[in-house]
Order: sequence, then structure tokens, then C-alpha cells
Amino acid sequence: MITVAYSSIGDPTGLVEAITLTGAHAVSIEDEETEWDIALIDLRTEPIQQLREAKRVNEDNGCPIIAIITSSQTTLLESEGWVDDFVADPVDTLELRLRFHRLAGQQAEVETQRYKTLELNLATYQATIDGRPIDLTFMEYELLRYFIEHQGRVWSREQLLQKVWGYDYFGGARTVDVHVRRLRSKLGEERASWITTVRSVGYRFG
Amino acid sequence: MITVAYSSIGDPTGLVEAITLTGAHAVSIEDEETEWDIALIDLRTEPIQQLREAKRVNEDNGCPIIAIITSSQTTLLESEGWVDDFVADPVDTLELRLRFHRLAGQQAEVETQRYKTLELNLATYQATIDGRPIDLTFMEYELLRYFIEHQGRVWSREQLLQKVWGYDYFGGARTVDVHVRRLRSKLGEERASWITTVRSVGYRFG
DNA sequence: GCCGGGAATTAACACTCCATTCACATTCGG
DNA sequence: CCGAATGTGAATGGAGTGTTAATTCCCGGC
Repeated sequence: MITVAYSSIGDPTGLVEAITLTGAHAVSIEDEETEWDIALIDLRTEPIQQLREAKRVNEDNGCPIIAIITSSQTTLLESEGWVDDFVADPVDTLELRLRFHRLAGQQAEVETQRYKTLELNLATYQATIDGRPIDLTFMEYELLRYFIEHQGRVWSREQLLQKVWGYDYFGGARTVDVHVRRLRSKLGEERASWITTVRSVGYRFG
Repeated sequence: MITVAYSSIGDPTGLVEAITLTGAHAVSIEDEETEWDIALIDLRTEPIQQLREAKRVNEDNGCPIIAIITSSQTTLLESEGWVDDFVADPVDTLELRLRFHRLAGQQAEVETQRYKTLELNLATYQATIDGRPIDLTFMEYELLRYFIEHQGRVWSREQLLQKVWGYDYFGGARTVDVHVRRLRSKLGEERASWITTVRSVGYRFG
């Protein structure tokens, strides 16, 4: 059973009904108790405000976001890559149902991230190499996770600060170096080179 | 400009029109000459047959697949995870346009520049010849990249200093020579001549 | 063909800047 | 208040870069 959180400025009963008709369970986005699989936001009224709210939610718990828009609002989403999917008004229940299932399906897989013999268990925040657990601090874990999820390209210190430490973070670039160093040392001698430094550019994983 | 390949059993003119209205370029899926960004398949008629065809295409070149379905066909796609997106009949041009852009946007990952067997991976700052990595320093990479991106014409030392080293850079012209030399030596004996010196003018690549 | 002079190549060196590392300060939870 | 985690500043070492100068190459003139 899929649980969908709804957010709308206007009358929410329409959304609840739409969700329920798809066979999913509807909860308010303000319900802190319940865990949900997807957030459905209604951009038909107050789109800007709603988008901001959705972005916050997405950054908070990383759940997929699906938006309802009117056909004339398509440009709104052009540059909002973090919105995972959308449906156009009027909402077709069967279409919505299918999109719910596709989003929920994608979600379920990503329990764990791997690179060679390194495995990150995203649910338990544990990391193992060759099955042996290595203990990472929070920031080390976050950095490593970002590296693994976006491996194979260079990231500047500034980009890493933004993506891993947060958009509003304003700290020295040395911070990244030091954390990279700690990570390398915990990865062990041979695996330290998994993180390559690209001189005068940044770091690359894999 | 996004290029979309269409596939339908029935009359294809409807698809062509739909694609063209979104501002994209339409080609037949049977056109072997042209490269396309997305494949649009019409499942409204002969869905089983079309799905099979689409799967073949997807496995062949790995491009994103978007399907057109009727609302009653949603169950068709429940288990077809490799179909990247879909729109329901009747097709809304603006919605289709947005979905095209979102799919094409995801695609653009591996930016790369080539010349013969030389390949620059712009994302990872790595260079390979015949698939073997060669390690270049930052300036060597930047210079080579400029050469490849603007191959086939002569550049004076002054121009290169300005374009590669930066507008405000003020250094001796010999600097370029030396970097060209280092590049040539790293390219290897046979490929050293890819950079031609044009006496009393400058250098040309390719 | 042989010079001569300008231009490019090459080698060697000096220096700059960047990554690393260490040591310490600060924050946070218990 | 303690210890762990995280951030910052400063010292160090080294790779990368630029410059100088010696050498070689090219090309026209005689």
C-alpha cells in the first residue's frame, strides 16, 4: 500500500479524493507521525509558494515529489529538476495511479549503495568493506555517499560544500580536504586512491 | 534542439505533428542515418507489438522511451519499468514538450570531446588515447581542450594566452611553446604532429 | 651549397601555488 | 564536564608552471 502526502493551499478534499481513488492512502504533509512514500503537491494555486514548500520537504526526507499543474504551467517545471514527475489538470485517476506506482517502485530499490567491495547501507547508516564494518562519522558518511551516488566526475570543493554540507553553508574549502583525508585513511591504504584529487579542480570518486 | 524518433503502427502523421508542435525535430524510428534523443512510441494501436519493438530499440541504443497510451491502458505499463515516461491520450502539446525536455535533460551526462582516438572526458577531467588514460596537468588539459574545440585553424601565442590562460594574463609567449612541447610529448611520437607549428604565426590543431 | 638571422624547440631551473597534514578551537550530546 | 565530531589556521612538501638561456631548425639571400 502506497502512502501519499498531499499539500495544497486551497481545499484539500479534492486531493484526498484523487489519492484515495488511486487506491493509495492519503495523509497531510503536515502529519509528522506518519511516514509516506510520495508527496503530491498542487501547483494549480499559489505555485511559487507550493514549490518552495515542496523543495523543503524534498530536501528534508528525500521522498519523490509529484506535482499537479495546469497545462499552461509547464514552463514552471522546466528548471525544477528535483520534481520527479507531474500530472496535468484535469487529473486522470488511472494515470495518477500509474505514476504513483512508478515513483514508489523506483524508491524501493535504493536501500544500499555500492562501489566495488564497499557498501553503504542507507537505512542503517553503516558502511562495510569486504563485509567488515568501518565506522564513519556523520559527515564522512554523507561525503562518501555523495561521492558514490555521483561517482565518475570531478566535484569542486565549492560544489561539495554546497551539495554535502548544504546550500547555505559557508565554510572554508580546507574543510573538504580534511574530510577527504579522514575518509581516505578510513578506507585504507589501497582504497585511498578511490578518491582522486584533480589538481586545481577538485576531487573525483571512482 | 531535441530530436525525437516516432514509431506507430497506424498513421504516423499524427505523431509527427505532435512532435513538431513541441518544437522538437521528428524522425522515423527506422531512419538509421539520424541520431535521436528520445523515442516516442504510440501504444494506442497494437500495443504489444509496439512494446516489443520499443524494447528492442531501447536495448540497442539505450535512449529514453516515452509512450502514448489511452487512459485504460495504464496497466500495460505497470510492469514495464524500462519505459521512461508516458502521456495519456489525448496528447497535450505543452505537457509532451515538458516531458521531452525532462527526458533529454537527464540524458546529457557524459560530456566528451573527441579527435580521432583521443577523447577528453569533460566531467572527469580525464584524457584517453585508444582508451588508455594519459595524465595531463591542469594547463595541459585546458590547452588541449581548447585546441580540440577549435581545431583546424591557427592560433597565435597571444590568442592562446588570452583564451586559455585568461584575459588578464600577462606572460611571455614562450610559455605557450613549452606547454605545446609538453603536450606533444605526452601525446606520443606519432601523434605529436597533431599540433602543427605555423612558422611566425602560431599553432594549429588537426 | 653555404650563410645568417629569425623562429621554434628543448633543457634546466626557480618559484608559485595547491594539496596535505598537523594541531588546535569549537560545537554538540550525553 | 567530558569525549567525539567537526571546522579552521598555519606549516610543509611537492607538483605544476613560467622563465631564461642554449640549441636546433627553417628559409631566404647570396
